Amino acid sequence: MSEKTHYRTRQMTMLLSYLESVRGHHITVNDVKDYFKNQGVAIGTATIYRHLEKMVEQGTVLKYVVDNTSSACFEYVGSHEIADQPSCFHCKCEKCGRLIHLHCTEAENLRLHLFEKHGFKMDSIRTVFYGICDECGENSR
Amino acid sequence: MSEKTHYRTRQMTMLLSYLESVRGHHITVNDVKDYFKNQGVAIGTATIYRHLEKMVEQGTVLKYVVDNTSSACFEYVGSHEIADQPSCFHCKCEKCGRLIHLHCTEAENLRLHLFEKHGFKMDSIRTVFYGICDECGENSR
DNA sequence: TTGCGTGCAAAGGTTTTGCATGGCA
DNA sequence: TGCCATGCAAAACCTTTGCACGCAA
Repeated sequence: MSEKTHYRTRQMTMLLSYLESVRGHHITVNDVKDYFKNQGVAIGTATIYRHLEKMVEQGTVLKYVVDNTSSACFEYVGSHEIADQPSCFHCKCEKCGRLIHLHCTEAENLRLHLFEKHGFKMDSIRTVFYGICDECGENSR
Repeated sequence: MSEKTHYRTRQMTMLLSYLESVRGHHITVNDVKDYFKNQGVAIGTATIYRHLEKMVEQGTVLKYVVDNTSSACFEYVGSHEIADQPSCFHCKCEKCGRLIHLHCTEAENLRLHLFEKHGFKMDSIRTVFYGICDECGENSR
């Protein structure tokens, strides 16, 4: 609750700067390392994990784990509240892995329904609709 | 497509029997090992992974990966087709972890909308709505 | 007899942990 | 100066792979 970052270190500053620049996109720990390498600054793997994990707890970063052998994906979204979030939803194609952002009233209706009838507060930022996208569906016919 | 299981081995028979008995529930590779141990039969980890992975490809088993350090969850659902599946959806509480099954027309509407307007075939069996459930929402007030 | 299924062990990869050092306030 | 942040290396963990042996057909 009253957790606070104590020191504004160079690593943390750069990490935040990088995250801002890729807001809404999916990145891995290696992407962060590459960014630091390109900037000519060293950073330890553990440091990245420690920061990202803390931000995941705070809700400013989302974590997607697709499978246990490849690296997890992180997405910087900034601060958000479940009760007051934009009606933005994600569809993920199970074939090509494409992540589609969309705003649609049907999804928003579902969210309202779940809350009013089932008392369930759907977190639209963390919810992903899985399926087969347009292109992959076409190709398999 | 024309894949077929060649030998009906003791391990495969027992695995299928176990999966039937826990249909709709989430299990890990360790749960399978424990089952075999209790039955007094040895089974290698690799064998379990190999079978489950094959079933995931065939669509009779679903795989949920929550995080990279803990074991993946599997769920036996039997055969299913994306194009022709029951309108059953899952809500998962991010606090207590409870998984809620539900049939609702709003979700079904969303699925139809995604297909008609976006060409996206939503796989309702693999899609999970994340959020905060009734009870956990009450308690936090 | 044939060849797939199995089990063991090792490898491969990601993430976490421990500890000494460095740097911010 | 005090104490948190960092980085390195090792540990921990899950999952996959290679290979020889066993077993179903």
